[in-house]
Amino acid sequence: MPNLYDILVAKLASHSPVSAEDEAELRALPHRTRELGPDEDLVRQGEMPRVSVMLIEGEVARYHVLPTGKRQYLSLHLAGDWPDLQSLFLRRIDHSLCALNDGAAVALFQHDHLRALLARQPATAQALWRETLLDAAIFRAAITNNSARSAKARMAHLFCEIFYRAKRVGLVEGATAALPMHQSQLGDTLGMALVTVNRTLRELRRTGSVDFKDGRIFVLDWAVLAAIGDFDPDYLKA
Amino acid sequence: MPNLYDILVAKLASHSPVSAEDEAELRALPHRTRELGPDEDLVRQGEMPRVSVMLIEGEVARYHVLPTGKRQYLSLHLAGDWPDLQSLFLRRIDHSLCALNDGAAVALFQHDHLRALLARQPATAQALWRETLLDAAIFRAAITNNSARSAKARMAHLFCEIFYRAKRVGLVEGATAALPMHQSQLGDTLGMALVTVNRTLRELRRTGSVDFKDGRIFVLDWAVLAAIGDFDPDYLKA
DNA sequence: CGAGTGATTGACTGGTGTCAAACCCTGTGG
DNA sequence: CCACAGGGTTTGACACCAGTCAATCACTCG
Repeated sequence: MPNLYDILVAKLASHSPVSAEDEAELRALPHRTRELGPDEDLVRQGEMPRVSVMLIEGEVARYHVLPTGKRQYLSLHLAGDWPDLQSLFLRRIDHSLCALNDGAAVALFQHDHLRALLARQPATAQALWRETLLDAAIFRAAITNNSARSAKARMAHLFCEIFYRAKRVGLVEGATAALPMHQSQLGDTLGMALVTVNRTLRELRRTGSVDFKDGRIFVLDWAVLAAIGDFDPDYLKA
Repeated sequence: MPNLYDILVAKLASHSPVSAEDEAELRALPHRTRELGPDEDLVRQGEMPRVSVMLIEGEVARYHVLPTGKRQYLSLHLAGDWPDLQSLFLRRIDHSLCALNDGAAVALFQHDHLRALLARQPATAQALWRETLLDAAIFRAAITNNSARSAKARMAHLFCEIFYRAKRVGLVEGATAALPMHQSQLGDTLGMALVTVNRTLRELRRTGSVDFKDGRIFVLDWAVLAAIGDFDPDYLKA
């Protein structure tokens, strides 16, 4: 397993200045690690966590549960992401957080320790703030994606985003990135029924630009896929 | 026009501790004000603003524009909101910001001044960070709303959210709140076609719980409306 | 080899979108 | 004062995309 502090420093440095002192402080931050099994919940809607987590390995997702029991996935997260950083400043968490089908490993940082660090290192505070702002930009993209695009474009856009983000953090091998989900979970992410996911996927395969199987995205023609999904990665940049 | 510093202090105090010193510093923050005509853009996608704005009066909206020209509204904002606070830390803004049909008034604060203030007053920095986190919670709710609910529930949920937020900041008179939009704009918010908006509105009226006309929401039976929209205001609380 | 899970396909239904027309209200100008 | 124009709302007809129901297929695992 990669060193979590390397991941942490690299992630913050990818969008914010990190001085030697900032880095030293970050590396001195106490943590615990936790391994998650497939689909295991890490935090549940309504809880008031005293830790925030950074993802080390695998993928996790945030989701809402509707009264009918239906799930809506809100966002997907890769190594280096802080999927519940907002719980530092929002008492009650409004969504759940779970590992995807392959499981995941996370580092847990106590809010107390984080708050103390942020008080000492304003630059780090800004870096983490920026982290939450990029998070929000992804939410905005998801609103537009799920509200204004056709099923085909919607799915292509999601594939593009995950692939692009995976590439940025060195998680693309060849032209394939992990997205350890079943088709029904894809449906709960994109706001479409399982059957529609399957048919839309068939359409996308037909274009020869992408495939999705065994929890992995295979990009065969990036330009075509990005065009289908109307994908512009600007929102992922600081 | 209400005093903008009163609005500012009250808004931050509604979710964060604001000391006398914090308040004095906030009130010393230089600003410019600007009046916006109906539908006037304040910021455009791709720009790199050097100011952030707080809304004083009226309503504004953030939106994406798709290559087809179609608009997707991302969020609606009332007095006290900071609809582009993220531009403090994200250079390029990924969406546009416009006034709704009745126009609006905003206070502009230079990023330089804000950054200087945040460096001096960590508590204020946290308050504004929290402001952006609440913003993100609203985005999450919008993803679920537009992806997982029926047209009727979706519209009811939006009405509930706007009404609830308006009430919190003292903008509900009787049982009515301003939402200065046309039906087609409502469609661009909820991800449905104009005709569907009109028919869904008809259905909602039939329930006797709500009406929407002349850019105002009229709540006739809150309990029924909240039930239809599956509305739980927890995500609006810090 | 059967059980179980997920993927795929077909048949059918129904909710939404598109197209189009009528209606309503307001402001304007003859 | 009335006719007209224009924007927004409402309604109808119709098509089609996407959802539901259901069966089959493919693969893995005891």
